[in-house]
Amino acid sequence: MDTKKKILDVALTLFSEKGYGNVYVGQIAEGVGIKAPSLYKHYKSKKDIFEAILEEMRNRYNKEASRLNMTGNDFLIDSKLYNNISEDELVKMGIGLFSFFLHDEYECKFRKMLTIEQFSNEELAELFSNQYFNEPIKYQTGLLQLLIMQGCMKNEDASVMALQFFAPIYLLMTVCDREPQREVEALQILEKHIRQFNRMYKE
Amino acid sequence: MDTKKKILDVALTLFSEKGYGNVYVGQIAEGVGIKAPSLYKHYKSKKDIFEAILEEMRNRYNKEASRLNMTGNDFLIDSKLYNNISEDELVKMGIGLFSFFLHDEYECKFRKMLTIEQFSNEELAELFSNQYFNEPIKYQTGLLQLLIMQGCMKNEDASVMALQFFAPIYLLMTVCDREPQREVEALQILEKHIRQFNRMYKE
DNA sequence: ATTATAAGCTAATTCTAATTAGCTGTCAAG
DNA sequence: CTTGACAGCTAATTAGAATTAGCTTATAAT
Repeated sequence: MDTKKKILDVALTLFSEKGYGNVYVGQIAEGVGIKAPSLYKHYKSKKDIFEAILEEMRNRYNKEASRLNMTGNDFLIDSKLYNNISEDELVKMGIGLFSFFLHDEYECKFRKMLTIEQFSNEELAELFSNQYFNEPIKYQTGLLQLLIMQGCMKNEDASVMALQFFAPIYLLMTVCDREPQREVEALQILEKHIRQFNRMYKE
Repeated sequence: MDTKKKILDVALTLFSEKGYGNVYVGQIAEGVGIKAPSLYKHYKSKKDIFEAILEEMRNRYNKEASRLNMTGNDFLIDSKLYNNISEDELVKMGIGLFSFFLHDEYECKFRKMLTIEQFSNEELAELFSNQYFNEPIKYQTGLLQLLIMQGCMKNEDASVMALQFFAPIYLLMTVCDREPQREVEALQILEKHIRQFNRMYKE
């Protein structure tokens, strides 16, 4: 209903499929159900629409970041809870992470758009790295450190473990992003990965 | 020199930086050192230039694939050589793979262009997956299987090991693709990853 | 009721980039 | 020599997409 919002939504969808340069304002308008010139009642240019999407990304990212930070602290505070995380719980966590990234509508479009535009914009490059490298690694490093301290896992470098846990999830996700029909295969591999990871690192 | 070739070269460079839709024929011409209309003496349209690049990619990929297949067979034939691969050799191999992917000029542009265009073209999507998932995993699975059979490594699922070995390399590479200044950091992490991988899996 | 504003439309207009026309100089084959 | 085709150029032309102008309608505040 809120046209202004819907424009961003449609534009993000299109940008995430074809990239900014291959999307025409007419297509955005069509998706919204209005004519191209009407867009200009809401945004002063195509670039302006793109900027508004970026702004929304920044906001969501900041919210997300602070939420995750809190969760991170919660982990540390409620550490007793994680005294002995079971393999099945680990599998669930990995698959949860994977499925969220892969299916959350906004997350997914956001990622594809970043994928396409990352080389033409330093800010986007940084946003991408934060969201799909720095933050997940930081978060999981903390979690694994905890498990190590509690004697559940071998005393190896937690940041490397985090990388070895996360990178396969990420790689499988990129495969599914471009070939969605491979999701079943990816999930099977993913489960084997996590069980093997656990087998190798558990104490 | 061969203008026709140079056009492809410049075009690939530009496409890999901005994507097809954001590159103008005038820019390609400028890079080549001629005026835009002269391009049409060599290719009948911008799309045609893109197609020629794809064709070149296909050719190189096929050559590469058959080369690797041979190498793969060589590995199996000369398996005695790998009786006890040292950790340092493994590190060298991983860093070699990483550095080749990251610095080989053609490989790098090729990958960035695929990255940008993957969602708008199924063929490119498949090419990408082959080159950065299917093939490396297949190749390394074979290698690890060998090491397992020879008793150098623990008897775990070789394809999962390959994933756990390769995915971090791939992830670090994507980080460097968008933030080249992080290469030193990436190499340090990479080395730690491989040494830890070896420590965990060696028999 | 009146009016101001918001949000849509059609029909220009402008801008930009791709492509075509048509000319020119070079150079190798005859 | 001279001829033809190749590869470049400048100057149009075309194509198509972004944006603006200006009109219309609905609605909400005065």
